Formats: sequence, C-alpha cells, structure tokens
Amino acid sequence: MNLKTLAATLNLSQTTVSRALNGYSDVSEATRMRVQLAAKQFDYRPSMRAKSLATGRAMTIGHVIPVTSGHEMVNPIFGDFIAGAGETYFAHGYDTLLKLVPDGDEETVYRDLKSRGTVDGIIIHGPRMNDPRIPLLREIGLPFVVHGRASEIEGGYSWLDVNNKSAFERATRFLLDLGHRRIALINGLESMDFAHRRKNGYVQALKNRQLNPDPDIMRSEEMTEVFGFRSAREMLALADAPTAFLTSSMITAIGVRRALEDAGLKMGRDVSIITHDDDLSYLKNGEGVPIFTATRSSVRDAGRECAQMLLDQIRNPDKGHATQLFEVDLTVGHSTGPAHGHLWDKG
Amino acid sequence: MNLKTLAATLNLSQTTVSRALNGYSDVSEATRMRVQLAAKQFDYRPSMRAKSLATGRAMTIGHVIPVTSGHEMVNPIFGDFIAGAGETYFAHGYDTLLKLVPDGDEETVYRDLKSRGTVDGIIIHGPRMNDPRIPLLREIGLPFVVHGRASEIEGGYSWLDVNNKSAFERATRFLLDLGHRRIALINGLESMDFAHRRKNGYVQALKNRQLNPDPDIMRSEEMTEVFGFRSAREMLALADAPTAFLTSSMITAIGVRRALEDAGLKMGRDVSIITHDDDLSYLKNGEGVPIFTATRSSVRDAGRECAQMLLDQIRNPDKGHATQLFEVDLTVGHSTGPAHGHLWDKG
DNA sequence: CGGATTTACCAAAGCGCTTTGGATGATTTA
DNA sequence: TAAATCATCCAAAGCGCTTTGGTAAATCCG
Repeated sequence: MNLKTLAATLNLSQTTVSRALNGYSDVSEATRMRVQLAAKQFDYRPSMRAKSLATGRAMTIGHVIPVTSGHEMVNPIFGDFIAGAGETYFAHGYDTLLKLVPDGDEETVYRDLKSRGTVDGIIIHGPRMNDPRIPLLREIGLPFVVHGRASEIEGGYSWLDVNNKSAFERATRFLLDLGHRRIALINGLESMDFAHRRKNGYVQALKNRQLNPDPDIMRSEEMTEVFGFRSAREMLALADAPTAFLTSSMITAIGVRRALEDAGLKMGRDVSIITHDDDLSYLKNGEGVPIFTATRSSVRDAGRECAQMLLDQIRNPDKGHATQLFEVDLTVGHSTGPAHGHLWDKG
Repeated sequence: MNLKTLAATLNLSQTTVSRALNGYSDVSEATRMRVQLAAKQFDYRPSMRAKSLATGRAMTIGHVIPVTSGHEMVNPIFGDFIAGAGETYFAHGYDTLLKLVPDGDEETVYRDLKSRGTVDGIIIHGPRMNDPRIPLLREIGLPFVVHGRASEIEGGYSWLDVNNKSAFERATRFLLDLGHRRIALINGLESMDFAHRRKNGYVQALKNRQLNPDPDIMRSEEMTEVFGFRSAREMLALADAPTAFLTSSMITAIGVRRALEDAGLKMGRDVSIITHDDDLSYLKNGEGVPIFTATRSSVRDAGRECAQMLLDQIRNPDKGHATQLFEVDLTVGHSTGPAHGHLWDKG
C-alpha cells in the first residue's frame, strides 16, 4: 500500500493525503480523519526511501567507530552511550546508523556519509588530541557533536565532555589527603584526549603538593582488565611500590584489584584504588556503599545529551556551537583508606 | 555533483554513465574509463537515497535492541558482536541500522522496518523461549537470522548459536570430576533461551551422576557484576555452601570472585569457578594461563558469521534456512581445583 | 451585492537514481 | 550481398514521496 493507491481508494489526490497525514492546515478536519482512518486500516507506512529522497532529510544519525586493525576493540562504554542517545533519537523519530570503519578509510566514510545523504549528522567518538576529523567534518559541512573534546583544535565546534582534568585532580587530591604519596596512574591510551586531560589533572594535583610525577608508576594503554592487572603487578614489585592506584576505567580497576589479591594485599586497607566510573548498566559500582571510590559520570546521560545537542544543531544550523561540561561525582567506597607508608612497613 | 550533471559533462546519457559505473557490459571499456575518471575527478558519489528508491534495496541491516524500561541494560556482548558483523557488512557495502526500542513497541518497529524499506534484513538478539518475533518476522516477510535460538518454535528459521547445553554439561562434568558435589549455577535471565539451555546442560550433568539440582544454589538474573557478588555471598553463607560456581558471564564471575575474596576464600583452591567467556575484546580471560576456567566462544566470530548468513539469505531468498552451532572451547585456568569437601572441613 | 479572502482541494514537477525497450551503425554469417 | 548478430549508446518511464503553484467554491466585508 503506497500513497498513490491510498489516495485512489479515498478518491483524493496524493497531495491531499500526504498533507493530511503530515498535519498541514489546508485540509479539513473531516477529510483528515477520513485519511488517518484509512491509513490505519490499510496499514499504510510511507516509504522512508521516497520520503528521504523527496525531503532531503535522512532522519538518521551516524556513529562512526574506528576499528584499528590489530587491536580491534569496541569501547565497552559504547553500548551505554548509544542506549542513551537512542532514547533521544527514538523520541524524535531518528534512526541510528552504525559504521565500523577500518583505520584509514575514515575520510572516505565521512565524505560518503555526507554526499550519499545517508545521515543528517554525526557523533564523533573517542576524539584524539588535535583530531583531524573535526576540521574535516567542518569542511564537509556535516553537522556533528563530539563526545569528548579535542585539545589544540582552533575554532569552535559542539562538544560534550566530562571534566576529566578536574575529576582526576580531585581524585588525586583525595588520595593525597589520605596520606598517599606514591600514587600510580593507570590511564587510557595517551593519544586519546580524555587520557591526556586526566593525566594533566593528576600531575597538577601532585605538583600542587610539591610532588613530582614518576613515569615508573604511570601507564597508558587500552583500558582492558589485563592491562590493569599487569600494570599493578609490575608496579607492586617495585622497590617503592605505589600505595594507591588511580585508574581510568572500572574494567582496569578490576584488573588492579586482581593483582592486589594475587599479591595478598587487601584493597582499601593495604592499597587504595580510585577509578573513573562510567556508570555502565552491567557494571554498576556495587550496591549501597560502592566497591570502588570513584569519579562517576553516567555515559548514558552523556549519550542522551549529545544526541539532543546534535538534533538541535540540525534543526537550527546557524545557532552557533553548544558545549556541555559534566562534572563528576566523587563517591567514596571500600577501595580507599589511609596510607600506611610503604608496604613493607605495614603489619 | 549528481548523475545528471556528470552525464552532461561527459556528453553521455545518464543511462550510460550509470551502467558504466555499475559494471554493466554494454558499455565500451574506453568510455567506462572516461566515466570512472570523471567520477573520481568530480568526486561523484551516488545518492544512497535515490539508489535505494530505484533499486528497492536499502543496503542496510537492522539490529533491534529491546530496551526494557526499568532495567535498561545493553548487553555488554553487543559491542563485540556488532564489531564482528560490521566487518562482514563493510566488506559487502552494507550499513548497520541500530534500533533501541522500548518494550512493547517491538511489533510496530519490525513492521515499519519492512514497509518503510529502511532495511533489507534483521538480526535478532537475545531470543527468548518461544520468541514471538520469529513468527512475526516470518509473517512480515523480512529476512532475518537469530543470534541464538528459540526453543519451542515450530518451523524453520536461520540461526547461529553456541551449543549452550553441551557447554554447561561439560563444564559441570569437569567440576564433578574434580570432586565437587555442591555446584552453584549463576545463570542469565531464565526467560532467555540461552539461559534455559545452559540450565538444562547443568541439570543433565548432575542427573547423570545421580545428583539432584538444588534450587538454593541456582539463580537466574541479568548478568551483572553485582548479581554475581550478591548470589555468591548469600550462597557462601549457607550451611552447605557450594564448593564451585558455574556462571554465565565473565562479568558475573568477577562478582563471584569478589565475594570469595570478601569471604577470605581463595579462588581455585577453596572454591572453584567456571564461567562462560564470550571472548570480549576488553575483557580477555587473562594472558597465558586463563584467569578463569571457561567455556569460550567468540561472540565477535558469531557476529561475523551471522552477518554472512543474513547476506546470503538476502541474496538468495529461497535457499532454505541455514543454521550454525558453535561448540565451545573448554579452557582450564586458575579458577578451578579439586574439591576439599565442605569449606569448614578445609585447612 | 460584488469584490476580496479564505477554505479545501489538486495537477504536475521534482528528488537522483535504475532499468526497460529500443536505435544505430559495425561486424558476422550464410 | 542481404540478413542476422553484436556492440554501444540513449530516451523515457518509473521508484514513492513532497511541494509548488495553482483552481473552484464558500465566506467575508463594506
């Protein structure tokens, strides 16, 4: 059942049926009712393809996920982010297009997305420092919102970010206040902008107390459980082992915790952990008192907001750039406690 | 730049340009070259919208994720699955459409997907027992492949599944052979078909040894870390606590491990854990010797294969149904060891 | 009451592609 | 050498919708 036959059935023109269905005012209430009824009855659903061709709008938002061959990892936060964004999209009749793209093909993909008209806008994930995608998309003229930020980019663009620097500065200060002096940083990939900012916050907090960051207890890698484990195990074997760990994700923190157990250390008593917590649905930070002391910010909320910002921008293209900076909650859990000096001093 | 102007520029008809670009044989090699060159030069990219309207193919595969309000959880395996599927899609020029759909709206969404022509096929996630989506999609006439299976559905359909029953039967037998008699099952939601099959495998293995499954040490819920922790803590407090745990996901297993530590028990020595491992990229089961003894099957491979099956089916609609059953690897890690009888007997 | 609005409808021209059914000249075939 | 075949190309008709620029009848106004 298409517009044509529906119109024929009703003895009306396609124009009238179309306008009736789309809420235009130049059709009488009586016929609008008649049309709507018939549409329901014949289960008429306008073809997205035709609609999209005629209107020039795809009613679709693109999410491009770069897949680095070799370490092909889909960030575990992606599911929750997209769930949040999906809520917004659904409420506004938009669809989500997912593009997994091998590294290198990115530019082609973005240009395609624009000129083939597959999407009306894009959300950029995992921005790196000085991310080339931002000037590219600006040049292409495709609306976009960045989840995160990209340092060293000149000119404005829309973004939504967690205040990573402040978060890690606060977390570090919290540990310092507990008497810790050897605080390890288990960070995400350094090329990622968020990791860079977190490191800055950490370093800042140390410097504020006249402490020097020690490269031996600072690491940056893909945030897997294994990375957390390995880093912690190796650092705990150092002569001046850290008494506290600051990690960039719950998954990594779990790896650190495993290393502590293996070493026979009790988390929160012997060694402290603070982690950033994206509030993932399947990895809640415990019930009641949190497992980990954490800087928390819901990535699902971020998704919801990013989507909203993008839709606003699409609706209102010359409204200028919007930005949002989420502050984290610092929630105290079981994983932190006062420093006992060096490990070999304890007991 | 569109077909029309490109054709005009070349002094050719739209027909010829179109056919040249699409590899038809009724265009001379010379002009084909000329066309391709011009296309490159003017950066011509055919509009997906128009193409899709003209051909009737959307070149898009839909993934519908039901979002139950209340416990809105995106299954953590989804990211890896879609990464696998995405590889296949990318290789064949297909896109991925993601639909997050509130419970209840599902039927509308599937019918929409079909009649609005947004997608050419669908992959069904998280099938429940007797899942209504299967007859629905059959009726609608939209090609689909189920990731998993749905028990009690009559008639054929295409699916790809892990041999859940056999996996959990083997895992249980493995524990039984180590002398364990009190084996807890920490399963996924019972309404999920996979959970049902896993339970069957577990029960079967027990029965084969004349043991009766004990409801007190069997649980089914959304597979979060917290669920694993809570279940294990409560079960460890029982008079006849389990000496081994069988869990349905790494995340849950991590929760169980946490409960063990809290109870001062050593995993693998005091209490054993076997888990199913979906081989997620950010949650590898350790390096070298696995952390957990596990039944492993890569969900990324599953995604890749499911996508391939669906594309085959779309290309060749009357070829009948295809099915694939993945057998798991049972890999032995640090988390299992011989039973020491009851906990209070040990030491 | 006649002209100006308003109301309710519609024909037809796109949107940018594919595809059908030729047309034209060159090449084979008998 | 005439008929059949082949190699290239093209005009035009869709695909199913929206939107422009109307028209005709009903309503308003002074």
